[in-house]
Amino acid sequence: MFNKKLTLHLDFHSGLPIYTQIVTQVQSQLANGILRPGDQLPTVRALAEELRVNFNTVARAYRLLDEARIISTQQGRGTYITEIPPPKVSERLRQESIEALTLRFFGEARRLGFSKGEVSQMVRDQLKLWKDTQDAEKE
Amino acid sequence: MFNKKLTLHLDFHSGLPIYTQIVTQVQSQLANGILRPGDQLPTVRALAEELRVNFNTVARAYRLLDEARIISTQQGRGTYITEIPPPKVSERLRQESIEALTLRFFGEARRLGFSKGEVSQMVRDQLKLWKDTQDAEKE
DNA sequence: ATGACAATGATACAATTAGTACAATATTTA
DNA sequence: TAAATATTGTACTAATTGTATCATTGTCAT
Repeated sequence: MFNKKLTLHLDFHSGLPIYTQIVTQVQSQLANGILRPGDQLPTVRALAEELRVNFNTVARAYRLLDEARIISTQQGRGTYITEIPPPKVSERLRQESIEALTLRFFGEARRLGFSKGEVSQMVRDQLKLWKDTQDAEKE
Repeated sequence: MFNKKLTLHLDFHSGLPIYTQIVTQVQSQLANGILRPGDQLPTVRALAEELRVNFNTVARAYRLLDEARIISTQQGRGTYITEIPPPKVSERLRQESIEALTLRFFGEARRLGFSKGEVSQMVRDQLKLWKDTQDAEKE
């Protein structure tokens, strides 16, 4: 579960970019159960040293894997194989998280003694300022 | 009222910093009435040992909660959930505090990827549920 | 040959957590 | 009560980790 060795075999003459090879091999090992959700991958520097490549190359591979939601990279912490909640569960978690967040906000506002009107006004102001970047949400 | 256990559940692979997880969980427990004004939280060292993290990580969480006026940390004494501030304190402070709270809420919501519409809906729902106890509602 | 582009490397930076020493307060003890 | 000691949070710093930006290299089409 922790700090598996992550043995990769690079072919420097294959014509395939190093970062691509890292990406596909991590994907393979995940598909084969060699790597599992929650596993911590080596740091970009550690893996880079072992593979004798620049750590930016590893970072690039990790970035791609991160964008594909296969791993989760966390600055200052490390990188981990993503836990993969089924879409149903995922949506539920999402809903729960916005609910919890809102509940916290209102709870805190009330506890600090703010009135419904004050909070309502504050929220309206902020909603006005909300720039819907790519949200396209209109109501 | 004193020295509640404060059971927190950290996820070291969630992508959220430990200190953030501590902050939000304390906020949740407060919003849900598990923690109440006046409650004493564990010392930074005690909580750190239980969670198996460095006490500075807990201290950072406590500092954030303190800045949000959710808890009051007192060197040499301990940390306590703040008593509801008398609504008389400087109107200035009051205004700043609701603004900060709201900004944090919206910032967090955006960071979690929620759309304006989703947040707006959630807020409306919560406002409906707001029972105006003896709020005085003067504006 | 040369110019364009992709891959890799070098360097500086930012975020998170940990280590160490210290200051403020509380408690114990004489 | 007063001094000593313990407890508790704070400040500063270091170490570890990923990120961003630009430079270098290498390949290939023209």
